[in-house]
Amino acid sequence: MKAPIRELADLAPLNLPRGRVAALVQDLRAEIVTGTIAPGATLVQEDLAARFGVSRMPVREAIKHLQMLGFVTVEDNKRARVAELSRDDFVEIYDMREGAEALAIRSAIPHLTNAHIEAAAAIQDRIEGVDPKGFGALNMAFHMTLYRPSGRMRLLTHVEMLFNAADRYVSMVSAGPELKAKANAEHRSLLEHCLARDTAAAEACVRKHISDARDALAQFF
Amino acid sequence: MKAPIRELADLAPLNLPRGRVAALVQDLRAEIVTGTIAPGATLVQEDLAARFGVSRMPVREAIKHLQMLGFVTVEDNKRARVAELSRDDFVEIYDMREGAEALAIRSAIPHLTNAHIEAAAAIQDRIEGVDPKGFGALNMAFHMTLYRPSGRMRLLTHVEMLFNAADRYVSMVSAGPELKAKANAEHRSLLEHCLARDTAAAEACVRKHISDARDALAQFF
DNA sequence: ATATTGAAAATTGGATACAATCTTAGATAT
DNA sequence: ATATCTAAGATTGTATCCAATTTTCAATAT
Repeated sequence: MKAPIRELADLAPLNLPRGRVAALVQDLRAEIVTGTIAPGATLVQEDLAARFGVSRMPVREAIKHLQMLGFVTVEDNKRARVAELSRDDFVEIYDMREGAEALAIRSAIPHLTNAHIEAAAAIQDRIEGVDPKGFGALNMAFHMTLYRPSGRMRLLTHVEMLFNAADRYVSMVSAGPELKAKANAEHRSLLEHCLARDTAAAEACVRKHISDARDALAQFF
Repeated sequence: MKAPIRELADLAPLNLPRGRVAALVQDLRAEIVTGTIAPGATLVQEDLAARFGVSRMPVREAIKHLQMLGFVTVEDNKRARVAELSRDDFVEIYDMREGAEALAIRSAIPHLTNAHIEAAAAIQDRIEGVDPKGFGALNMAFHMTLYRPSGRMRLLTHVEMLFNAADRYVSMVSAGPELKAKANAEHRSLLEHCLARDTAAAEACVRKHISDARDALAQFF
């Protein structure tokens, strides 16, 4: 009696993965990151509800969620606005990333197995492949694969939030081939330090990886 | 025509400061921090709504907010639970505080005026006064007064969140007089470093202040 | 022309009602 | 006695409706 008699019924309201709020957050996040919804644009609950075919209630919760993630700003009784971008904000995100990810790799290395490192290496292989599409997601997956074994949920959630915040900026510039090559080399050497379980070297590598990226990209804003 | 004809009407629904959600978050946060609502306890939306005299809708948003702040854990369609406490969680919070607050003081010092430092010193005077009540809030105010001039909103919000998370643990132990004296001395020397605009010394001071507190308190959990 | 005011429209905040899901207690079988 | 199943109850998720606030825009005054 494991499978109920619902087959056709499942087709219509599909891919609403247990809670439409999560789906809304993902969709809106993507539109904000790609600039489909411009910085400063207002988000009207009823419009979004109509567009996504739900009521205002899930939209409200999704907007609240996006607010906590820093994607939109909300004042009481006023319409939510997509958060503005600025050079200072970009630098702030990367400065925070440096500290948080240094702590993440430091906490993770004692728990890293070779399987973890190989998984990260496999992701790096894909990053160096031809497909430049979805670089942001792959890059985040590479880093998170190495951080996740730390088991520190607060820290991991925070790092993930910073990655998402950074995406808004990173996706705006098409990184030149020399920058990409540098980043790839740094990923490879980070993998080496992890294999050697050299905590200090790995942490320094992560710090430099991030602060160099900050300095290289900051000029674009 | 500035004042409508509502006088008695204003007395009943008073002190709901523009949005009852904020008030709910504060009240629930306080009850969780003080342990009035124990770790692991379930939060039933309708019960809370009845208790605070509102509908479930503001309660839902408050719970969602508390979730983001790490005070409660929520699974879809299940009742929210007050987050459990653990030694690992405590250490995690303090490790994150060390990195975040080091960055905060470093970013703030170039913008610090003597007025800022004097305001912090005034708060420290109160901390060293007789009244041990409200230490958590005063301590946070002292630190935030020094960090706020950095103007980095993301970072300040994050630091404040970590302070609130730490409160659940700190408020459980009654710090001995020697620990208090040590913390006060560290606050005073931090003020000195700020007056001298010695960024490196101030950052090192903050780091030690936090990591020492971590090591001193961790044993209690 | 520009600024100010006021009222209508738009929009958000909150309450109530219903649907979907989870939880619990009791019945049944082993 | 213990475990399993089932159905009723409890609880959360979503929709719809009303109230409170903000926004807009035209009318008026300067």
